[in-house]
Amino acid sequence: MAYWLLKSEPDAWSWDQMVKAGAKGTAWTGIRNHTAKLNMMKMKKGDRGFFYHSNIGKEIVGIVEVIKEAYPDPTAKAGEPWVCVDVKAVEALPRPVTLAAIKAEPKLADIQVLKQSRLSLPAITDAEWKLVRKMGGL
DNA sequence: GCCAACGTTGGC
DNA sequence: GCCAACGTTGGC
Repeated sequence: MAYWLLKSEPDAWSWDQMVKAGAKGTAWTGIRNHTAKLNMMKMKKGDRGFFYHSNIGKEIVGIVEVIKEAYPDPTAKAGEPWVCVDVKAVEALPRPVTLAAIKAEPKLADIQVLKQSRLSLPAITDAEWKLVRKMGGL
């Protein structure tokens, strides 16, 4: 199983909306970056991801699960190569993990989230996943 | 194929 | 609101 981080501006799509979407989840559309696209195409059903609020909050607030693997993004123009996946909310973190906390943790110095801060869908390693979960109170 | 200009993202 | 990072576009 692989791990990911999904960024969303809560103004556009928040964790609350993700939870309300329930077991049906939502299509993670709108990715327009090739690195993020490649990550998305690696995502398998059952993979988990952190749900991160960018700009407002700047913290990891929950965990989502991939329920449908990459397929053509319906919001892309015809002929464009973009894809999306479906994800559903799994559980909230008892204590959100802020960007500041990630930066302050020496073991997370190499996390892709920090290395490529503009990437909207970075990968998370097994070790990083376990550590951030623990920092979040799980 | 290189690189400057420009647009966008996201942290501060 | 500003700025750094960085992806994309377009001229050469």
